[in-house]
Parts: sequence; structure tokens; C-alpha cells
Amino acid sequence: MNLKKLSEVLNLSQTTVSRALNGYPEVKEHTRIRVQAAARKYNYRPSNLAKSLATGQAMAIGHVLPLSTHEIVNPIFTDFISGASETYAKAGYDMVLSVVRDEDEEMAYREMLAKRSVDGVIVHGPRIPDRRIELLQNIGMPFLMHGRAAIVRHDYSWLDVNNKSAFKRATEFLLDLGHKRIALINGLETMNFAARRRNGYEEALQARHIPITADLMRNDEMTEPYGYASVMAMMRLAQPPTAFLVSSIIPAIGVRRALQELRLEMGRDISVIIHDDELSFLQNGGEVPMFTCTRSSVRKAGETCAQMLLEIIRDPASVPRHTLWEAQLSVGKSTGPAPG
Amino acid sequence: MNLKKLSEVLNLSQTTVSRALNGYPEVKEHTRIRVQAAARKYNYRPSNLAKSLATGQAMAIGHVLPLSTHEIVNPIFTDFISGASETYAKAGYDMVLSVVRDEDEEMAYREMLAKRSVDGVIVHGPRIPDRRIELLQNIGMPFLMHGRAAIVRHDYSWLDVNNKSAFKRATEFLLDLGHKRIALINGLETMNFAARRRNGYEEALQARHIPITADLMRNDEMTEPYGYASVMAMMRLAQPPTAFLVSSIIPAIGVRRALQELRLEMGRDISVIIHDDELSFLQNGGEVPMFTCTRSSVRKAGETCAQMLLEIIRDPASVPRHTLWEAQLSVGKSTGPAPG
DNA sequence: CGAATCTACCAAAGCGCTTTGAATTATATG
DNA sequence: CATATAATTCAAAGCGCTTTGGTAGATTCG
Repeated sequence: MNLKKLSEVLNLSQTTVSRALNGYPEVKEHTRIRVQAAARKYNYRPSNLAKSLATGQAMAIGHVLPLSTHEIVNPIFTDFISGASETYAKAGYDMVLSVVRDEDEEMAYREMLAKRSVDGVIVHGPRIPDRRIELLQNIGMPFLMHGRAAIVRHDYSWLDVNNKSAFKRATEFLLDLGHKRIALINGLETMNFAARRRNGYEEALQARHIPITADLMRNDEMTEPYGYASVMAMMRLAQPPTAFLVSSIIPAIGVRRALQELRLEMGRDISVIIHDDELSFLQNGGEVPMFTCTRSSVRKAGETCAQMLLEIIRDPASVPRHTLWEAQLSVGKSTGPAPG
Repeated sequence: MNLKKLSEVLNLSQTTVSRALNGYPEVKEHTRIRVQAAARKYNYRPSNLAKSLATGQAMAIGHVLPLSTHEIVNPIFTDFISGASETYAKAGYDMVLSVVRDEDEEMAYREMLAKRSVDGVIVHGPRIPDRRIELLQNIGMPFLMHGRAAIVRHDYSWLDVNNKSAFKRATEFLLDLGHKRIALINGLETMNFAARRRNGYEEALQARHIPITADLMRNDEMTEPYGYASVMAMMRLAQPPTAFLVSSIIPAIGVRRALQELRLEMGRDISVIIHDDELSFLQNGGEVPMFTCTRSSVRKAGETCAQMLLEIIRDPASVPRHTLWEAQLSVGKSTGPAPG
């Protein structure tokens, strides 16, 4: 059933039927009801394609998920996307996804623009600097960045967690507990968030005149074995750390495995603070977190990013929007006073 | 730049330009080259929307991710999707995603059909029985199911891992090692795969005349705390199990946590076999698996599902396609002879 | 050499909507 | 009651592509 047939059945013009269905005021109430009834009866649903072609709006948002060199898709995306999807569904937007290798990412954006299949994109995993910003600004594609990039000529819209302050506070928290040797198991430092976290960590140490040691800092793709290997290596140092700051719950699982293998009890022998994205499938304990953490829901981030992008699309001329969330420092069972 | 303008620039008809670009034979080679050059020069890319409207093909595949009652998106999707996306990209298809609560799922499919925004869908997480099959057959939407449902009137296409045989073999493996009390920490049994796994487990036990005890079987959403709690509860039984069969690496992490807390060493005091989907972000060790496992790549499943669906779309009249993969039983460090 | 056959191109219709500008019909106004 | 005005409805153009059904001009063949 399409508009033409429906209008024939109703003995009305396509114009009137279209308007009746889209809530325009210049159609008699009685007619509107008649049209709506018929639409329901024949299960009429306008073709998105035709609609988009006519209006020039694709009614779809693109997400490009970068596939790391190790072919890993960051698992926080499931939750991010489920948040975003909820917003889109409410607003009648579709979500189109492509997973691309780093080197194809630029092409992916160009394609999306040229093919006119999306009205905007959400950019994931900002680097420092990030070429995508300029690219998208140049081709005039509305976008919102989840996270921030540094070193950028023109302003752009983003939503980010205050990674620096989160890790600064976490470090201070450990310092207050008497820890002096605090290790940082960070994400890949080509990623902006990782750099900011290190920044916060270093600032806190410097403020207390604690030397920053390269031995106690690692950065890599956030996998379980990475967490495990980092702990194993660092605990073998002449002066092993008494506390760990871990960038995500996934390496933290490896951290936990290593510590238990070494017969070190978290919260007593050693302290651990993680950043917790509140992944639905890897929750950090119940009311009392298993790991003390800096916490911020990535699902909520998805929801809000989507909202912000839709606003930008609605009003492209508006000034860039910024949202900065403070992570919540939530005390769990994995931290305690420095031993000895 | 659109087709009309491009053809004006070239002083050709839209027909010829379109044909030149789409590789039709009835255009002179010299003309084709001229057209291609101009297309490149003006960065012309046909509008997907217009193309789809004209051809009647959306060139997009829909994925509906069901959000469980606990609002959890199954993390295997990231890998599944990254596999599927690769296939789509090669074939020029887009992937459109919607994450919906269970109760909205039927609507989501109906919408996709009526709006004509996708040419087919991949159905995730089959239940027993699954209403979606009949729904999709009725509305005539090409689909492929990842997994199988039981109790279905008409045949349909699917790709599945032989869950039953995998868990049967895993159970036999444990029995061969002398284990008599083997626990099953299963996924939600409203899910088809979980039922099949239990089936394999029970068959293996029955064949050796080992009683099946309700105490040793659990099924629930596959989270880390679920694995932890299951072990803790079962080890408190009068006759605790000596081995665990775990449905996924995620609860297995909780299992490991519990065992370490109980000071039980895997592979010596207690044996554990998991099903390993080869998640990119939660790898089960290196060359030697950390957990002995039944193994099947969910990323490869995504790739192949996508291929199968595209074939079905290309030739809708063809008979339903079935692919059944045997999981690989891979021996790791978490199993050993039954103690005592 | 004229007819038949290719070859290379084109005009126009159609995909299913929205939207503009005009045409009805109903209502209000003097 | 005639006319201005408001309330409804409509015909047709347009979104950017593909595809059908041509038509010229070049080539082949009897």
C-alpha cells in the first residue's frame, strides 16, 4: 500500500492524505480521522526512502566504529549504542553503523556524506589530534564527538567525561591513604582520553612532590591479558607499587587475576581504582562497588550524545555544544591504607 | 553534484552517464572514461536514497538487538556485528541497527518492512519457540537467524553452532577425567542455545548413568556476578561439584573469582570448561587457552550470517539455507583429573 | 547499393513521497 | 445579498536516480 493507492481508496488527493497523516492543520478533523482509519486498515506506512528523498532528510544517524589494529571493537559500544538507539527511536531516526579499519575511516565519512544516507554522525574514540574533525567540518557534515580531541583549529561539539579530574581525584584519594608508589595502567595514549587521564594522575603526584616514574606507567589496548601482564611485570620491580589505577574494568579483571595469583588481597595488600563505564554486562559489584572507581555511565553518554546531535541537526547554525560530566568517585572494596 | 548536473557538464544524457558509471556495456569505452574522470573530478557519488527508490532495493540490512529485561545488550554483538559489517561493506550494503526492548521487537520488524528501509534482517537470540519466525515469514521479509528456534511450522534459514554436541563432548571430556559431579552454569533457558546445551550435558551424563541433579544446574543471564554466585552456592552443597561447565567467558570470570576466593586452583582442585565465543576484547588466553573450552568465533558467525542473508536476498525463491558449525574442543589450563 | 543489423546515445516515465501555488467550497462581513 | 475572507482540497512539480523504448548513425551483408 502506498500513498497513491491510499488516496484513491479514500477519494482524496495525495496532498490531503499526506497532510492528514503528518498532522498539518489545514485538513478538516473529520477527514483526518477518516484518513487515519484507512491508513491503519491497510497498514499503510510511508516509505522512508521516498520521504527522505522528498524532504532531503535521511532521518538516520551514522556511527563509525573504528576497528583497532588488533581488530578489537571497544565493548563499551554496545552500551553506548543502546543508549543512543533509545534516543533515536523516540525521534524517529534510524541508526546506521559501519565498522571500519582505522585507515578506511575517512572514506567511510566521505561516503556517508556523498551518498546522503545520514544526517549526521557520532564520532567515537578521539585521537590527539584528530583529523576527522577538520574533515567533517570541511565537508559540512553535522557531528558530535564522544570525547574530545586536542589541538583543533575550530570549535566543535562534544560530550566528555572529565577524565583528567577523575584520575586526579582518584590519585589523590590513594595518596591520602598513604600510597606513594601508584601505578597507572592506562589505555592507548594515542587516544585522547588516555592522555587526559595521565595528565590528572601526574598533576596529583606533582602536587605532592612524588616523582613520576616511567616504570609505573603503561598504556596499551585495554584487554584482560594487558592488565594481567602489567601487574606481573610491575610487581617484579625493585620497588613495586602499592596501588594501581586502571583505565577500565576489562584490564582490571586481568589485574585481579594477577593479584590473586600473587596472593595479594585487594584493599589490604594492594589498592586498585578503576574507571567504571557501568557496562551492563560487566557490572562492578552491587551497592558497594567491587572496585573503587571513577564512574560514569556510557549508556547515558550514548543517550545524551544522540540528543545533542539531533539538536545540532535541527539547528545547524547554533554554536557548538559542550557537555562535560564529572565522574563519580565511588569507594568500594579494593582500596585501603598503604601497607607498612 | 548530482546526476543531472554531471550529465550537463558532460553534454550527455543522464541515461548514458548512469550507464557509464554502472558498467553497462552499451557505452563507448572512450565515453566511459570521460564520464568516470568527470565523476571523480566533481566528487560525484550517487544518492543512495534516490538509487534505492528507483531500484526498489534499500541496500541495507537490519539488525534488531533485543534488550533483555535487565537492560543488558549481549556483548557478543560487538564482535558479531564487526564480522557482519565487513561483509556488508564489501557488498555495498549498509547496516541499520535498532536496540529494542523485548516487547517492542515485533513492532520493530513491522516498521522495517513497512518503511522499506531494509532488504532483510538478521534475527538474534532465538527463543523456544520464537514468534518472530512466523512474523517475518508472514510479512515476507527475508531473514536469517543466528541460532535456531525449535517448534516451527515452516523451515527457515539459520546459522548455528552445534551447541548440543559441544556441551555433550565437553561433559564427556570431564567424565573421562573421572569427574562425577559436574555443574552446569547455563544461560537463560528461554534462549534456545541454552536449552540445547543442557540437552547435550544431560545426554552425556545419562549415557554414563550419572544422575542429573537440579542442584547442579543453574540458568540465568550471563553476567559476572551470576558466575560468582553460582559457584559460591554450589560449593556449599553437601556434595559439591568437582567441575563446572560455564556458558560464556563472562560468567566464567565470576567463576574464577569465586574459586580463587575459595582458594581452589583451577585444573587441580576443580575443573572448568567454558564456551568461548572468541570475543576480541575478552580473549581466553593465548596459544594455550586459559579455560579449556568449546570454541567458535562469533565474529566469523557474523561474517557468514551476512553472506548467507545476502544470498537469500539475491535469490529469495531458493530453499532455506542451514549452516551448522561444530565447536572446537580446545584443552587449556583449567581442567584436570577429578581429585581424590 | 539498399536493407538489415549493430552501436552509441537519448527522452521520458517512474519509484513514493512532500510541497508549492491554485482552485474550490464554506463562512463571515458590510 | 454580494463580496471578502477563511477553510479545505487539489493538480502538478520536484527530490535524484534507473530503466524502458526509442532514434540516429555506422557497419555489415546479400
